[in-house]
Amino acid sequence: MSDTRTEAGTERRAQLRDRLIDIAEHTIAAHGLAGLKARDLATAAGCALGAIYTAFDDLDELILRVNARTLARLERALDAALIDADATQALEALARAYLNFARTEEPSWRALFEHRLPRGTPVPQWYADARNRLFNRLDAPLASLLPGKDEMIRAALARTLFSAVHGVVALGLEEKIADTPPALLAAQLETLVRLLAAGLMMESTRLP
Amino acid sequence: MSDTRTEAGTERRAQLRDRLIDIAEHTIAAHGLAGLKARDLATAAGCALGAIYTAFDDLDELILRVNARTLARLERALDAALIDADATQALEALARAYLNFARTEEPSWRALFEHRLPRGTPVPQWYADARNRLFNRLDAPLASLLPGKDEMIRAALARTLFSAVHGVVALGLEEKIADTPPALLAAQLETLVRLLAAGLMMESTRLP
DNA sequence: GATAATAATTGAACGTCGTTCATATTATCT
DNA sequence: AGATAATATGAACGACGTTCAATTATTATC
Repeated sequence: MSDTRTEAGTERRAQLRDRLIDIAEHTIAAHGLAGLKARDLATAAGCALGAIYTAFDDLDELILRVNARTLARLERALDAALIDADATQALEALARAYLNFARTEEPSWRALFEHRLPRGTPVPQWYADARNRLFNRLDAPLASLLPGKDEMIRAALARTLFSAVHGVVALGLEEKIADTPPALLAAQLETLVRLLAAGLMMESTRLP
Repeated sequence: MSDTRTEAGTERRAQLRDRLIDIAEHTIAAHGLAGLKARDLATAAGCALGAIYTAFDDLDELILRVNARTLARLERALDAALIDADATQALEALARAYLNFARTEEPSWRALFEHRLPRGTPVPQWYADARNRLFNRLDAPLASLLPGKDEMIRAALARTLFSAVHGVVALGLEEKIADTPPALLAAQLETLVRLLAAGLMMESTRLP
């Protein structure tokens, strides 16, 4: 059969791909994006330096793959937070879960935002989709808070609220040196969500 | 005089420092943090490669210096927005000014957050101070909105609101490809501030 | 003004990085 | 078995930040 060889080849290549992603995932989780080196990666995977580039175009592609896994874990963490939380506290639960994820997986979480593709290379669609899926987690809580709102407006609102929470977490974790002790950061986040929820309630009662 | 030589030496060194900061500032403004290269810098400044390291410990120190200038410009932009804005709209004016600054000076603004010191090196105090001064710009508007509040609480609130606005701007400008058209981003920001202001009003009337 | 002592400047060289590609190796087909 | 094609390899390349022996300029001493 003329494609057995091809099949075997692609299978082995797929195995190598997975192995490299696994190792890169652990490296980034332990030492951050800057800790990922092609040579170390090859050594850890037991393959040649050049072999990396038979599995991926470049390290950027590999990093995107790792980031996609991080996004998936983050999604699961947010979903778990939504399960045991009644509708009124869902937004707070999500914000807490986001902060907790960023804290417990800080290097991986940072990699989501630190990594930049070279000028001009567009973000792959599958990655953009994975990113946008995050915002959807806010849609259900928002729908119960604002029953009448248009779907588009709600989606934009979800993005806005997510971004706001992200901003507080990102700047709060920025510099650990004598800056924003853990409890204060959690309190800041709680304040933010409380204010936003109050604002939403006010608007929804005013303009039904 | 035994210190004339020293004085002349330090003066020339200071001149070189300023020249290098100027050039780095323009380079970052035009091509971003990644566009700053030691060799290009030396060529543009008309000095030897090694001369850079007689003026600065390393490029990180130079970048911090450039970022300090960016922070100063940002401060001035926020102050200008506060001048022609009555108290009730001050928060919105600040948010708009922040978005506008990020838009018109995007590479410089990005450099503020992209740049990271190597593991273990603490942020210099003078830089941390410059950063924290930013949050103070929110204090006056907040004081007029919440006359009774404790100063510490107000400062924390300023930080929180600033971070939230930053989050919306940062994620909104992240990927220009088919993502958040300019007008929508401005609208998102306006929504955020409106919701937060409404939440603040509600709290202040409830708990005086 | 000549000469020794000292400070400042230089750019070749070092180590590290991501990436490539001629070569060696292995697998497949006749 | 030998010819042929796919695959794997790691030395080599170019770019990077940084260093430091060697050179040049400056100051001090006579």
